[in-house]
Amino acid sequence: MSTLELIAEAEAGAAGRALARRVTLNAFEPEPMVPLHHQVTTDLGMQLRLGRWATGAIIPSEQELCAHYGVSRGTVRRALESLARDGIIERHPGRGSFLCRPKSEGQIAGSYTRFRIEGPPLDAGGRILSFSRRRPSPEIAEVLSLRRSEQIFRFDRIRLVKQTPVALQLSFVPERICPRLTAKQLQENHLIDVLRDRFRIEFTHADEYIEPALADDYVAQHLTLVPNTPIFQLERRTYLADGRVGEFRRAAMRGDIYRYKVELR
Amino acid sequence: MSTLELIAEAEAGAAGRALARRVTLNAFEPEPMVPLHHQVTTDLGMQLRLGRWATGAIIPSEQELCAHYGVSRGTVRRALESLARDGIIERHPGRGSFLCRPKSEGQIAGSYTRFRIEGPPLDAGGRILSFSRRRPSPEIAEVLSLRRSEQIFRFDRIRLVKQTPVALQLSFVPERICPRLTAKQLQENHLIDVLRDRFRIEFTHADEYIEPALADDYVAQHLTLVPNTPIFQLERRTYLADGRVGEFRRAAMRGDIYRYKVELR
DNA sequence: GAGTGGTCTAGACCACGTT
DNA sequence: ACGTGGTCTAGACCACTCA
Repeated sequence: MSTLELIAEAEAGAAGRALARRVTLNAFEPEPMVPLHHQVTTDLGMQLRLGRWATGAIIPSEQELCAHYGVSRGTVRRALESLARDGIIERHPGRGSFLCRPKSEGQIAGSYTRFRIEGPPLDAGGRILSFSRRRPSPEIAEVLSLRRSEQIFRFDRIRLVKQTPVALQLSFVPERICPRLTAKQLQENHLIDVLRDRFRIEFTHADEYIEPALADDYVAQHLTLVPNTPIFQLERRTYLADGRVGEFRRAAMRGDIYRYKVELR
Repeated sequence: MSTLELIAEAEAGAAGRALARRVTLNAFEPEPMVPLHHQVTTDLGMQLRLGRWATGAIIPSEQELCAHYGVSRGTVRRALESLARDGIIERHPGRGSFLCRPKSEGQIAGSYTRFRIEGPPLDAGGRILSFSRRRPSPEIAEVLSLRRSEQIFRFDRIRLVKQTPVALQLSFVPERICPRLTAKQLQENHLIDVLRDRFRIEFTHADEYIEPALADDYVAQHLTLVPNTPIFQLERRTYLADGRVGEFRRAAMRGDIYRYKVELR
């Protein structure tokens, strides 16, 4: 009696033939002390994952779920939104909600992927190896959208974790956005903080490329590695509100301490 | 008149002294045809990002925002939830909502991080170097949540892009989920497709770790590289609906052809 | 035209933290 | 005691899809 029987049909696809399929959701008993929308999310999520529904199958409508769970539409919608964010279902106005097709190799179709670096957080600032104001090379001028007559700051920093060197960064920053930048400021703060607090400049987003590489003698020496140790080589462009690049950075990061984790959902 | 003046104070921190700060939200004119909650999200988000509020400052309460934007609490809450998901604000029951300190490096103040691998897509299947049914090592048994008496399939595959070898994969799969798996099936299809189409088994999500490494002789030979070339070393666990690991995979991927791109938003 | 999901409102009760 | 955010409800209108 607390179970819901309904007809679920395979999504009307290219062929347009609907394979009717009778589906049963198991009974639901709410627990006290835990939010209803959360209970609905986990209960429905588990039933969808464990059930034998065809991928692409249509799931019960919001109204039917309200009746089955005995909750209001707002609560059901919160649960469905959560499942949609997690890539369990897709929702289509006017049609219904559908079980997602499972992800295919490597590229997870339209679903949620998280990416994070695992390892100790970098200390602010770092040891400055070099700091200069100069004219940009043609390559750097292009990346920073500068005329070659405009000056840039170029600096080398060793980033530390509790005195241990873990990364070596070479940065290029237009002088325009931080006219009196000094090495001392960079010794003690993240560039992002210096620009915000001293120069009222804020970065909006960044793109970073990651490749494997070998530590050459210069990098190995400063990161206290033996030469030819595998490292991450990073290239980052950090953007300002106007769309121009505010910092171009090349970095070498120890691969024995840091690793990237990708969550494919 | 359509502006809201209020007192925002620095979050009562360790010291406990609250630095009063008068803050003004600019006027707001709703546009037709675009959802209100979205307008509130972007308007408030921009003002918080561009405003001169101290990080950790308390932002107007839900009620005040309702009055300022002339919308209901549900609409304001949708906007605030979105900003919280994006890491712009933090919410604390009984206290209020607070501007987040900007992400220290690595994560730009904002939210959305997308990642993708750049390079040609892998062909389905690949050249099978070895395929065997055997008892798992203790390490593999643990990863796959198996008793050591349960059998697994272990296979080595070279993944190709138009006949060019680009990755070498070593996979471990419980026999339980695909009792009669054959090397031939893997030669022509993605594992994920074989499991779905032949065995009605579906993966739900995966975690992958990425590290830099050197190609040893075995890897270099099969990827047609000189030994000690830098490569990506990948370790992936792909999960089934019951939460157990359905495939454990170690792989070496050419670093000269592929690179990862991370978008920090 | 009936049903779907998307949006929005107004009101209510609660646990919590601060005063 | 008061204000905060967290939860939940009931009802409404809309654009859209499909039969």
